Amino acid sequence: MMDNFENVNSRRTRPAKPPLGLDIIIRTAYKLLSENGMSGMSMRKVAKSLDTGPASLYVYVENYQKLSAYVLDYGLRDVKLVEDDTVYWKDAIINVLKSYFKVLAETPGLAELALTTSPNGTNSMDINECLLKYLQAGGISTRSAAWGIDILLLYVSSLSFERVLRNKKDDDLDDLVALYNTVDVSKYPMISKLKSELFSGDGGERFSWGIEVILQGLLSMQNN
Amino acid sequence: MMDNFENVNSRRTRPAKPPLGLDIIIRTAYKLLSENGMSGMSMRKVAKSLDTGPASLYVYVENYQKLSAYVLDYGLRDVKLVEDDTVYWKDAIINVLKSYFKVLAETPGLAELALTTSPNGTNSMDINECLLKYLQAGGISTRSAAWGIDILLLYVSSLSFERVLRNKKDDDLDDLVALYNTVDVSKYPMISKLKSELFSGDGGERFSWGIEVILQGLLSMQNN
DNA sequence: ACCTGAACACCGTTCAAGT
DNA sequence: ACCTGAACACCGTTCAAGT
Repeated sequence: MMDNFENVNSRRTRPAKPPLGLDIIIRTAYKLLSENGMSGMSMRKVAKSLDTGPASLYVYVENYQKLSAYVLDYGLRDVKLVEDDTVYWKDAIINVLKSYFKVLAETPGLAELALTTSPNGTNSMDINECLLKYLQAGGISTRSAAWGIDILLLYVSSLSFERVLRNKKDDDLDDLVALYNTVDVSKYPMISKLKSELFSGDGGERFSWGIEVILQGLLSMQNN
Repeated sequence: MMDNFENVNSRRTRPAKPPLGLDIIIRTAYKLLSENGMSGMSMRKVAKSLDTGPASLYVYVENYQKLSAYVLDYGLRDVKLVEDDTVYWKDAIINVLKSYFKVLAETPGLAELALTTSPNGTNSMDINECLLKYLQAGGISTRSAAWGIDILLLYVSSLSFERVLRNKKDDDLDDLVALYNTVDVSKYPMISKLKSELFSGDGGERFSWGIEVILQGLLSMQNN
C-alpha cells in the first residue's frame, strides 16, 4: 500500500519520490533554512532537494517571497502559547514572547525572515490571538493592543536577529565596535560616556527590560 | 589639466571617467538604490555605472554587505538633527525621528536596508549622539537611553518599511488582509474584533503613538 | 493539470593577467 | 597598488514541450 509508486517486485535503489505539493515544499524549504541559514534556502535548492527542476515549484508557490512567508509561519509552529486563563496577563505575554524569541534564535535565518516578511498562515495568527487576549486582559485598550503586538514582536525579532549576528563571525559588528571605540570624545560626548552600555546586555536582561518598557508604555496610553 | 586622460586635441565623446574611490562607489550605489530600490543596487550595476568591471570595486569595498552599511549611513546624511538646547527634549526627539522616518520613506530600499544592516559611518553616529543627549536631558537613565535609541530607531524603521510596502503593489499585504478577513470568529475572537485596528493608522497617527509609548515606557523605568 | 529541462537575465566574488 | 575581463558557482522566473 505504501509502495503505490513502485512496480510489484520492487527493490528500491533510492527513496520513493514523494509527490509534489505545497506542504512538502514548505517543509523542505524550512529544513534547508534551519540547516544552512537564509542562503541555504532557495527555489533551486528546494527543487533539487525534491529531485525535480525549479519550474516544478511554481505550480504550488507563486514566487520566492510567498514561499518565505509560508516558511516563516511554519517555523513559528513551535512557539508555545499560554492557554491558562489564571496566569497573570503580563507573565503570559512574557512567556509567549520568550518562546517566540527562542524559536527565532534557534533556527538560523528565521529571525532575518521575521524582520522582512509577513508570515502567512495560522501559526502567526494563533500567536497574535493569544497576545491580544492577554493584552486586553491587562486592561490595555483595543487600539493599543492591536498596534502593541506589532511593537512587541518587532522588538523580539530584532533582538534575536542581533543575537544570531553576534553568534556568527560577524565582521559588521566588530567594525561598529571599532568605530565607536575610536570616537572623538569632544564631538561625541554622550556616545563616549555610554559606550559600554550601547553594546551591553546579555540578551536575557535586555529582553526583559524591553518588554517591560513596551508594556509600561502601553499601559500609560490608557487614558489617551 | 583636467584632460589628463585625453590626448592633446581632445574632443570628448563621453564624460571623463572619474577615478575610482570609496566615495564615488558609495554615491553611485546610493544613486542606484534611490532610483530603482534595493534590487537596483548591486556590485555589478555599480561597476557598470562606473564603466568598469565588478572586480574593480573590491579594491575599495570588502564585500556587498559592507557597501550596504556605507550606503545606509550615506543615506542618513539628510536626517535633520536638533541643535537647539532650549527645545523641549521630547519635541527634539520627535523632530529627529520624524526626519529619520521621512528620509527612510522617501528613498526606496533605504528602510529595508535599515532593518537588516548596521550603518557604518558618522551620520548614524551623529543621530545617536543627538538622541542620547535629549533622552538624558529628559531624565532618562544611562542604560535606558542607550538601549532606548535602538528601540526608537527600530520602530521608526519598521514603520517606514511598512509604508514603503504599502505604496508598492504589495501582494503580500493583500494576502494578509484576505487571511484576516476570512477568519473564523469562534477560533479567533480577538482578531475578529480588532480586525480593522490591526491594519489601521494613517502612518502619522501611528508614528506619534509609538514614539509616545516608547518614551513613556522609558520614563517608567527610571526607578528600576 | 501537472511536471520538467533548458533558457534568460541576472547575482557576489575570485582569479589571472595586465598597468 | 590599482585595474580589469573572464570565470566560477550561484540566483528567480518563464518558456516550450512533454505527460
